[in-house]
Amino acid sequence: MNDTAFPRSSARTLADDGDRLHFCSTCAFSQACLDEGMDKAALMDLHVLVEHVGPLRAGEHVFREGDPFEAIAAVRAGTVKTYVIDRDGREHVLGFHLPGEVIGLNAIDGESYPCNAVALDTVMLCRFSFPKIAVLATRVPGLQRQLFRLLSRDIGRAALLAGDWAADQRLAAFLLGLSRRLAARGFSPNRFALTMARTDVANYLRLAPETVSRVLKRFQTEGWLRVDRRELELLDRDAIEALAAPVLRG
Amino acid sequence: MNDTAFPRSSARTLADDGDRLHFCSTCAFSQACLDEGMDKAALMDLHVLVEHVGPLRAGEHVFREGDPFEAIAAVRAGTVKTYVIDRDGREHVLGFHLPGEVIGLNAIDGESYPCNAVALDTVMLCRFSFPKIAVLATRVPGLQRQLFRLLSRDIGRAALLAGDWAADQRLAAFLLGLSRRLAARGFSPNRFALTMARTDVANYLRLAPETVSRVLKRFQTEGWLRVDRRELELLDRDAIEALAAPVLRG
DNA sequence: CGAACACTTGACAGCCCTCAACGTGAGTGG
DNA sequence: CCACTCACGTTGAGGGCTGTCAAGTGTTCG
Repeated sequence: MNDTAFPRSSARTLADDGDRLHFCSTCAFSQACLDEGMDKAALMDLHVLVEHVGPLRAGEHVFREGDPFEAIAAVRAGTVKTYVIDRDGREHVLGFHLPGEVIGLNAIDGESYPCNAVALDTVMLCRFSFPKIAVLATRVPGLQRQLFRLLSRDIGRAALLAGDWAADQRLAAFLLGLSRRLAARGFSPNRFALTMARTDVANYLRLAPETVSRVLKRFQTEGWLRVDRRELELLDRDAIEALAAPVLRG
Repeated sequence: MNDTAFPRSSARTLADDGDRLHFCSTCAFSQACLDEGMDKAALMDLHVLVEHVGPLRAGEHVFREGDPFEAIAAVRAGTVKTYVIDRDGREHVLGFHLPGEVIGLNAIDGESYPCNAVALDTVMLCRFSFPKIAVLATRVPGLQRQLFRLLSRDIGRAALLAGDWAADQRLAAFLLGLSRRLAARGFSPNRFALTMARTDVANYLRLAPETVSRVLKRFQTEGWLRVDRRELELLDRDAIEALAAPVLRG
């Protein structure tokens, strides 16, 4: 069995929504391409390349490790978790991908995806055949530049949390990073819901779930935030920023 | 003061060595581009783009954090260490770059280099203006593809050591990775010299230097390797591979 | 020859993981 | 509507790995 939505995208692809000239405004590609000064014709070329995938429900996979690599995708709605399972059965979370962010970039070097990607809630995607978008990038320098930047950014992002930081520093950096990325997409920066389980956060920050619980509790008793189940409110941003500063290279 | 070789490359650039058609055979670009089937004209275009930089002596910087980003570079000889210093003065090593590998890719997304790059021994570089190589990549699909792959590979590499592994697993993976990369460049896989200090290894693996010493000693008493100062010989590859397997996703 | 540096070795402490038990809320079926 | 189940999350106790501190050894270089 292979219950991934991606390789069989045609079965899951939605019909075009009819608004051919209105690109998803938060998309990592069109947004930045407009900034780059891409003309309308180039944007149109990009648009005809898109396949809208979804909605995927929580727990459904976008792709799995070993699936043949054919496409990258921008998250349009929801949260995607990328992860691997090591031979001891432990899960390592590589990242959480919010609307506007791109998944699959680490698969370009190779024949198949090196990790799994799963929807944490209801997810909508814009799928781009990589061979096709690469060809388009040779004709549209702004698109090529944008792809280079996205790839380069992911290198830095992967290196960020690789350092050896204390548990509270890592959690503070995680929460602050989430807040900033949500804010950049127009969501509230101080009040948001965690779409992932404590275990996911722990496997991302290489902590035990118990440690995540304890640190969150400590933050709450310090008055820095309020957390109820997966609802979260940042009360003292400065305190959290002070903790996270060395991690985020602030 | 800014004693980096890179921004002022003209002062340090060597004259062309006269062998215009013989590209450095281990270069990450020409090697792979030939595999891609780049024609001679395209290779020539790439060749005229190259500036040979060096030799740099141990301790000299290729670029420093904050220097304006203009170029990436392939290591032709020697070892380059990339690192950052956090606000507490602790050094975090991002990577060691051997001949044939490329530095500066994490700077593409941004105006300036996000890290320092220093020569650990005598280093020779091939410098490529990034704007120019990007333009060339629009005309030479094989070059664009190669750039995408290099970037994508670095994402995976950064994620590799980000997991939470025991000290001996991380050190085993480090030694094995080094061995494989050296072997791919034609060096002996079982007998080589560490070009970096114990402290550098420690800062790369986020361990204390003392821990690196102790683990190396344990490996030696187990009969897995022999280490004398910076000379290293792997005696029981299987044992080391067994330790490193979960890290390297073997 | 002396000083600086890299590396090693030992003792100790602390952070965080492991193990275990409990609490809580959501979904399910009777 | 309620009891049940189960996954998720929390809380507590104890231990191990590795960092910190300190001192000692060896090497390289001036």
